[in-house]
Amino acid sequence: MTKYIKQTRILVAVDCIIFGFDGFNLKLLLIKRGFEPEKNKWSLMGGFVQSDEKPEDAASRVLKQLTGLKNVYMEQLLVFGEPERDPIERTVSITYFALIDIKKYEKQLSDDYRAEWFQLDRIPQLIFDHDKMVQHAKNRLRYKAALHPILFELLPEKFTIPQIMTLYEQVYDVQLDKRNFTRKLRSTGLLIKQLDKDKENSKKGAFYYKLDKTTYKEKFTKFLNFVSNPEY
Amino acid sequence: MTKYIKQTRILVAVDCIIFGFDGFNLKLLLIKRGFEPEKNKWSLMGGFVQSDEKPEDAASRVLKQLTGLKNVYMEQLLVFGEPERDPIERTVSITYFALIDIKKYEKQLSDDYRAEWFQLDRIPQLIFDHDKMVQHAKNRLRYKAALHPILFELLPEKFTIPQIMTLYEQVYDVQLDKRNFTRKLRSTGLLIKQLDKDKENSKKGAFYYKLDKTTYKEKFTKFLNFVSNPEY
DNA sequence: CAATTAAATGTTATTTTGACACGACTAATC
DNA sequence: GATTAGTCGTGTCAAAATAACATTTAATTG
Repeated sequence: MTKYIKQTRILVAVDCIIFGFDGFNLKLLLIKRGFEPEKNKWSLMGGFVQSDEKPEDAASRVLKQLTGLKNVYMEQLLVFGEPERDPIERTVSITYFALIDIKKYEKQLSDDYRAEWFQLDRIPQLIFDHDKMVQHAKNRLRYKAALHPILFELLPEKFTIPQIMTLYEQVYDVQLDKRNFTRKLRSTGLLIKQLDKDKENSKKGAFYYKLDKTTYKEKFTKFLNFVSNPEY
Repeated sequence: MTKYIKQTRILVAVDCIIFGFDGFNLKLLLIKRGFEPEKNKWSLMGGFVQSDEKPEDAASRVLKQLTGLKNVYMEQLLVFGEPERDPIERTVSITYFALIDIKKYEKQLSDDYRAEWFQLDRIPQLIFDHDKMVQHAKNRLRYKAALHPILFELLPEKFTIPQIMTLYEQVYDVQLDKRNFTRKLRSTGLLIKQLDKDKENSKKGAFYYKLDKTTYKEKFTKFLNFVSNPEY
């Protein structure tokens, strides 16, 4: 068979929007780009899709390079493909968001990429169209988290209710009512109360909870629903 | 500046999942592929991204080629990029869904591509990974339409409430209650009742409505909301 | 042991949802 | 011109979900 002649072949990259939560703030992991163009500017972590590699695998590889972490929750977002977005050569970039437990990252830390966590409201200017990518990722995180319990991916194995609530407040940039939030959260049946408390952030201490992984899988698509009981 | 040497350049295509609604059924527009491989098999309409073209523009161009329509509601979906998905040469395909008023299409009909509308539950086997693309598009349509009034894009300028309801029933594959649906729909403030009726489908006739385009734009992000009043 | 600080909890009013049935309108037919 | 047939359009009520609201409890600190 013949090839598709006369068509343009294009560089295909992936860029990762990596979210983390330190218990107080939702953060984004950025690197200082190590090569021209735009060397030493802040950037998303990215890389090119290799000849025998699925884009998903490229994204996982790139994420592992930076964070040392595997089996991270990732989701494909938009492709950015304006002809002039990379001044060197045309490149389309597939974006992914990744949700990681920031503490796990710290354990695996490698400083090869001069990475830093930034609060979402203090993100520096980024190269190319990476600002737009981040903006879109924040948006998609809101959509997804309104329907599915993905924010637990940002939390450590044991977490407290005040922590989750802060996380939701950060993601949606709202103030929530403790009592109503707790009630709703409990009604999901996703939480298992532990006997010990987190004493780091208050004198009284807040009880730890774990995620009930069985119900997590069951309820993933039914966390909160809309058009009553749609089958997604 | 130097190029990114040693990296693989890949063909980048777009494929369009084109939805239409004829007043009774939600349908998908497919073509008979006109070249090898898989010549004469059913396929999504697609094309390659040109060297100076945004992917969005490629999708619009491809859509116009097939349907003759411009300014159609389109949205980028997933990229499919498995190395072996196209047996001829590696190609990553960016998928888009398009929502069109089927009647407008019929006016613009060109038969160059041997296109046909298929009911969603009667879709033939498609080439490559196009089945997966369609599956994903159906899913995304549900998500999106649960939060935003995009299904109006599928309707003609004047439409009836029974029509919209049928559309929602098709998209979510449920039976809806006429009274509750009407109440909810009216509460959106999106509809403007006309004085004339559609007499085609019943003796009594159903009043036509038009979309209130001002409130449509205002309410687009607040059609139905979830985490109470999030700013998307 | 008093003061401080954040955690945990319950009630009520309001809004939204879901379930449910019948009369009205018009074209077609006799 | 009366009858029939078929879809359109509408209202009520009970149940569930949501939003608003304040006090008590647990533990540390001085």
